[in-house]
Amino acid sequence: MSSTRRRGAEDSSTRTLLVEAAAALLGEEGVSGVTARRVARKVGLSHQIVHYYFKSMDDLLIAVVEQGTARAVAELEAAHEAEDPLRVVVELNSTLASVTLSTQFNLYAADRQALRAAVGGALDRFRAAQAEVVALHLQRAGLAATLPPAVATVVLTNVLRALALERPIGVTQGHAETLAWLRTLLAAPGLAGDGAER
Amino acid sequence: MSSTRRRGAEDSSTRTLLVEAAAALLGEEGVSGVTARRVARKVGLSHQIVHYYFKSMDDLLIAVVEQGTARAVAELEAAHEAEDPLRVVVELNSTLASVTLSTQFNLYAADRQALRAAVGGALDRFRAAQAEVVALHLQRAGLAATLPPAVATVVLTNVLRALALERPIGVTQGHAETLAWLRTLLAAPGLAGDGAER
DNA sequence: GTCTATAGCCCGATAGAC
DNA sequence: GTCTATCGGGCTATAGAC
Repeated sequence: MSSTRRRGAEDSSTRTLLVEAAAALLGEEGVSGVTARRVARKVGLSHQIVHYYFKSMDDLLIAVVEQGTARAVAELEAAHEAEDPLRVVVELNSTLASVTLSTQFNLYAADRQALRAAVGGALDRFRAAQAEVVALHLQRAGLAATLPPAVATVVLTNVLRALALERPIGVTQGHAETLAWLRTLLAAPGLAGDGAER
Repeated sequence: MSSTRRRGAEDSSTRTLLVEAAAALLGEEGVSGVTARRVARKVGLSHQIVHYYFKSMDDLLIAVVEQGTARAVAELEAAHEAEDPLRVVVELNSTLASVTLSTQFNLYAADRQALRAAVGGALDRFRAAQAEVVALHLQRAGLAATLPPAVATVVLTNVLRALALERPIGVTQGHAETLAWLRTLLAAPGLAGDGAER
């Protein structure tokens, strides 16, 4: 609240475009690729526009976290009405772009006070929303008593995420067997890891 | 082979110091924190020394990968004679520094042709060495027929890695239950996730 | 083996014009 | 709301002296 500098509104459409461009860059180039100049170039404006909407680059990154988490949580809530709710969880943790993005944030936030709370809170909300969907699936499959939903969520999501990250660098050792094992464990015959099976 | 520039020997002690300094920086600051200037400052030399030993910064990173992988594989081979071989696998995948390091490499290498082969190959060797230790443990526990070693390796290492990364940003949802479940699955009563239990 | 000097680039952030 | 101008800085990499 100390700076007198002007700042753009949160509901500006340009602001939303900047956040989307930043998310894309983050997936393509990593955190160090998200520069004011590159983000602005992606939306066809000059680089100072980023500082008009965001006090710092970290603030821009926080906006990316919030926007992405909100979208993912909304998808998970919609999944409650779907025929195969687990499918949304599997996709969210097998799509390279989203897995890369959240992993970048996890690593980057670990020693950045400004981001840690935002990223940690977002991951908590994301996990809780996923756990609800997993619990719903396990109940329908009659496995709720055998496998605690919290465990199933942590194991399923993190194993899928790891496979999604390894695949692009050419590592697939044990992937097929692990996916088969997950299908049995979770009684989810349709579970696919977004690569080997497609 | 086209450049005529002088380059230092691979067995130079300064070179080894530079690689160690780079590894430390990588864990502390991420890939973008590994600059020639910072690495050189850590060992008390001027920044141009880095370019004397490494043709490019990517070459320095590759050296970090090779040096770290060689050390980890040696530890795993030594574990074959240990009383509790699985313990080494658990530690390698629960220590924040090493998990952070390898995850940084995985992300960074995905769209860097120069690094992809080096990182992918290193991860393949690392996984194979871990799988041997896990197989040994499962045989001793009489579980070799129930749980394929390749599956146990992928699941155990990647779940532990995920927990190690989440903990520093304050996320522990489901961790204790998941560790308990892993202990049962693998018949490894001593398995601890390096945080919650210590 | 390590240094100084230097070229040429990208960066975040601010002030102030339009 | 977006621009131009500008500040002060960090970066990789090379050439050549010592």
